Amino acid sequence: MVAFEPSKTQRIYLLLKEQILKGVVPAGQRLPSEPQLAASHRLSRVTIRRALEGLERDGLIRRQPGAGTFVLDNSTRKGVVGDLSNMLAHLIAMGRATRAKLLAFNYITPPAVVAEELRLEPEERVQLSVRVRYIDDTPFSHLTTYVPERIGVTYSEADLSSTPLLTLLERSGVVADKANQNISATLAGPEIAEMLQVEVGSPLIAMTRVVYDDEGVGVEYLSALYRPDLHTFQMEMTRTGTGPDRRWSPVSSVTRSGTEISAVNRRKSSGRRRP
Amino acid sequence: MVAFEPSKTQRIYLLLKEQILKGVVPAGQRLPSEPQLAASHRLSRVTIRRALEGLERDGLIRRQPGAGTFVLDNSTRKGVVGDLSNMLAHLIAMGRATRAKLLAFNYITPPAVVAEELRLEPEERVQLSVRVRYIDDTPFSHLTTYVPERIGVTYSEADLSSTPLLTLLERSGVVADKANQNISATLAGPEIAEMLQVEVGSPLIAMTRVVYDDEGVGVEYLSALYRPDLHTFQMEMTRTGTGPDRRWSPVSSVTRSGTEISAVNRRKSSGRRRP
DNA sequence: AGAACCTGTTCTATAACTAATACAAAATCA
DNA sequence: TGATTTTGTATTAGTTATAGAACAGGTTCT
Repeated sequence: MVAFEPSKTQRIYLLLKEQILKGVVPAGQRLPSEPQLAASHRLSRVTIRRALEGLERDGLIRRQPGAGTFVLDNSTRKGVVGDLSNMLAHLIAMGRATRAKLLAFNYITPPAVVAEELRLEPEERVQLSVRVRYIDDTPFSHLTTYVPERIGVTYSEADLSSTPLLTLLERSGVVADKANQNISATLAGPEIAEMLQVEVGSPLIAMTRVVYDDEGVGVEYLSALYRPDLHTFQMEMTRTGTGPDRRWSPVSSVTRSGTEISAVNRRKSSGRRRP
Repeated sequence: MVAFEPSKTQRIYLLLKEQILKGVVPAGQRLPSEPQLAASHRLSRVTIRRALEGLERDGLIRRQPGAGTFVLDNSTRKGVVGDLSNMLAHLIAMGRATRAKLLAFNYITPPAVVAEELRLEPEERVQLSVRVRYIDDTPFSHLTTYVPERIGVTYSEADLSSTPLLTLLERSGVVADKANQNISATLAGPEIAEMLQVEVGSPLIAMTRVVYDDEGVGVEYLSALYRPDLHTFQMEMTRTGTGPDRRWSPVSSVTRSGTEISAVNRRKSSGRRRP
């Protein structure tokens, strides 16, 4: 929750990023020169410079010696999109190479939150597994799962690094029925930052999902962290109901042809336009 | 995307937070003493101290002079939960006082991304509005909306600060039909940090939603930022289909009795347990 | 009661970040 | 061409963050 007073470099970096993404300076346009930025923000040029180096790494700007620094087109440069249902299947379908590395696998007494959400008996133990999932050899998600011991013993450690957990559960006779999913945001701590190959303090999408079987018994508690540059959550919705009860309802997931957001955009913009 | 090398304070703060939330030190337990932490992490005591002050502000620990610092119970302390459909109605229903402050209202030529997503004609202008929404007088979301000019002119500036935008649109005869929603995470820049009353560099939930009418014409582009401590996105899902096609589908939103996650948890944990 | 330990506070020295300036090389424009 | 402006690089001075140590006052345990 609390972040600390950031360095001036980080401050001006985020400010410029804000402005670029907001479209204050359109794509292709030249940014104010470094001395100008330094003067207008009352910072030294080195600080401005460091911020611009960050923006350059992000691919938001291009710097040309003697000419100036220019904002790049930032509309088509996004990561893999997972719809909320079964993003993994999408990834496989589109032929991206994904693999999971199993970092931890053992049986423990769960944290209080987990025990409560899974409605476990007091003292009941769970199987803990920690995995990092890679796409094309760059890590994009960090998964921590808690499964009640009696269910966990039905599959092996090797199974976990090759097969999605939910598949293993259903193969063991568990009937996954309902799930409760929650999406939020957090900052990368040192441990997770290293595993996901991002800087400490980077933003991450935080998701928790609790899965229940058809009798309402908890079968899986998943706590996942995603790199927002490589994965976002997408959902389509339709407006249903009438009058004051009119509201958004999610569209039951359909297998979409493309999963890359650029592909989706391309399809959209080639579509029909208002006359 | 890129964050800069964080201060040592921020680094150890995030590390300790990671460990506490992971449950390495259970609630009620005493943390290692400040000199111990300083020694084991090779940091000075002042740095450890600053990190602990942050954790204390977050309500994760309690520090008692002479005794030690203790981990607090962190299971029931969360913010308002919005399901993905119509969180605002929920807030109103539960009697929370929400209000919106209108910060900007004018007509501009939209950023490239917006024009593309709304499938606008070249040169077509849009109405820009920037609002901050408060719940019980603390800001929790920052909303930037782009509406095609011809639609925007059907309601006034005053309407916007009192009535939800979608209501205004439908009152004007627009039939909102489909929407495409995307959830990610980002860091708070200086401008938005001030408006949402968080530190620069804090994590935020970033949502964009593009709304289309029944003819597929774009009617609203919404870019929203939420404070993760005051708002998260929740959805219920069920497992549908058979065999290899078995996957998650979102449950059509039902009006739930409670919207506070603590209430939801309480209801859950009082429910049936496995015999 | 007394020893041992813990957090709260203050102080000074060192390391890291930032400001200010100067200059080189590339690009732009009159 | 030559004047001007741009980014790239380096140097030095000042400011801020961190290290290290000392002490006060409360807590815990023997």
